[in-house]
Amino acid sequence: MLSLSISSPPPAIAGGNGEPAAYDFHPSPSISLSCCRRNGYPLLLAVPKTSEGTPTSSYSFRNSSRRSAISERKAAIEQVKESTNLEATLPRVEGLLRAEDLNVILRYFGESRRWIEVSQLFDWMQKNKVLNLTSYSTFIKYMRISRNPVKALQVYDSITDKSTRVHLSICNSLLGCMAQNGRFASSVKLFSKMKDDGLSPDVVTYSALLSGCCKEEDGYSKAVQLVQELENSGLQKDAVIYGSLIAICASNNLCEQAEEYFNQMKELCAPNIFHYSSLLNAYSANGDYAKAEKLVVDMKSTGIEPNKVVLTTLLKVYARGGLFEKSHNLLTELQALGYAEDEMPYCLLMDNLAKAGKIEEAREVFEKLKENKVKSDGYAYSIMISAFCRARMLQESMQLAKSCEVNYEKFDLVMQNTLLRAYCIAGDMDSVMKMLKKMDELKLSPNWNTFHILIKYFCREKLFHLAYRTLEDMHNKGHKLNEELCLSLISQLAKAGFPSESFSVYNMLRFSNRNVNKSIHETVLNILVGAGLLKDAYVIMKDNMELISKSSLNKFATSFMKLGNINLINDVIKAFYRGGRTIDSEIFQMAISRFIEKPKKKDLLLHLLKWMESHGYVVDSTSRNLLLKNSHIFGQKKLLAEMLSKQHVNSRILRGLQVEV
DNA sequence: CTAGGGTTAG
Repeated sequence: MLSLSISSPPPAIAGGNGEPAAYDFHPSPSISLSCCRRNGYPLLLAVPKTSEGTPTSSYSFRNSSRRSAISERKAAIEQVKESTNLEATLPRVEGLLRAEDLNVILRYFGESRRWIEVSQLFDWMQKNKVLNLTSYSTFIKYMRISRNPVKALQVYDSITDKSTRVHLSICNSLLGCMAQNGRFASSVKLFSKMKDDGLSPDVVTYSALLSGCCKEEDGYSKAVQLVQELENSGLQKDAVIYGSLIAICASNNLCEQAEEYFNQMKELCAPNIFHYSSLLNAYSANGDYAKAEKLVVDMKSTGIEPNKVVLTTLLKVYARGGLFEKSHNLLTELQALGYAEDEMPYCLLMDNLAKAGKIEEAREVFEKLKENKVKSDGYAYSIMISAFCRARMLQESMQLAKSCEVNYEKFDLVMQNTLLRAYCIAGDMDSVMKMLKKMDELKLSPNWNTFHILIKYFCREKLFHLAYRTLEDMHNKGHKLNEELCLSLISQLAKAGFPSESFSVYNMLRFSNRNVNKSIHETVLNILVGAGLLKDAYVIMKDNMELISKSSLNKFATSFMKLGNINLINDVIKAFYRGGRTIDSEIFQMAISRFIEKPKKKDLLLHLLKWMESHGYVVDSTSRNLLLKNSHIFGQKKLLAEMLSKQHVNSRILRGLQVEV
């Protein structure tokens, strides 16, 4: 329904007879708005209001040239860009702006890092179905930069149109988003799904994947594999691939390989600023400032002026190399150039000062950062909190952590971990629990570091069961367990009277870590024997006999003969034999008397005696007498007597042989 | 339609 206002010419909708039909109306949602686009007024700048004063979607109609339609759209774009209230502004452009116009705005918000607006605008585009392929890839790209892979995935999953979902550039952007946000495994999964869906990966696909290798453990070998695959599929390394490779080498401290790729690439094309800055970063690993300075000179000679990243990386080289005077000077230079407006260079200097033990100097840089009102995402805080923790300045770290919590609402996982550690080290249980609750609310899933911090803390607070449960959680979430931590938990759980949990930690550790320290088996064996968990002890002993000392084995065997499951006694003895261990006659003696106490187990006893006979073991005289005295329980006195006498002969033969040798 | 990939911080 149209509700007319202002003037009232006949509602001859635009295009009718070329008459200017200037009136406003409130479109009902069912009316297609595409017919309302042509319009010469700089709409939206002054939105006419209805008599009620509500600023709703209002359009003026007018026949006009194409050129004015374009300028109208341009004006609308500008207005949305400048809007401080997208929710109110967007409905006014409904039907006027096309997907490509909205993409322009999306990029504008993205490039100015206004993530809230990016999301608001995109949500609106989705809701109103004014979007195209580019909208998706652009949005996903900004989710990559703003480190929001979850949102990117949500959006991707919401795509119903198959030709959009299975599209190389969409998939490539999602791949890059996952890879660069620490979800390398997911990106590899997506990669193989793409191939299954019939897409042919191109260089962009590979460089997106490579970008994830930088922060990945063992990233270099993964990168080499990917490049191999790229070349096998007939593609060639381009400048971007080389750039990624050099960056990966740099972050894996492979300075020489970085140089090699750099030189290799020079044959192909002239290095650009990305290649230079990545190679420079490779030099930062060793703080090789001489090479770094030479590289910057080379770069300048090819006509490339160092940018913010290059100079910041050079600062990193100096700071890593412990050249703090040069670092300070460069920071001043960066400030003068307007390159120190974010916290990065301060962070580099602070962190390295603190790690070099110059905590007070680090604190001064931090103060300077605050004085200069440098915008911080919290990294600077994180660095200082960690630095104070490291220096055991617990008061300072706590104070900073608290003020950090007040000043920053949005934390990422590293920040959470930093605060958590500060609270844990200071022993502030209240804050620890609050932090955990907050992490839960923010749906931040703990990483390896989080678990590690908590387990150590719970141990220290003697909350062993909590420590155990946390470790279990960590294991179930697929994190590799740290041996040292497990070992300490194993012994602490045992001391606190939780041997089963101790054993369970041992099993989790073995599951997650193939090459555990060899002495751990004996440690756990002794714990289990001490606690009387002999069946579990038997499993350990059987699997690791060659790694366990004679005295521990004997302690185990003695306990088992006395208290272990009677049905397993023969198995234990045989396991000793198979493991090449000597079996003392006391062990046999204990086994035999154990069986005699349980006449129902006479078959096991007979089995043992036969086994001893065939393996050259003698029944000692005490056992012999005991057996003869209780021979009635066997019902077959004769059989027993025969067996014992035969054995006696055998053993004499055996002894005779030994003497001859 | 121009799209999707690489550099610096904890």
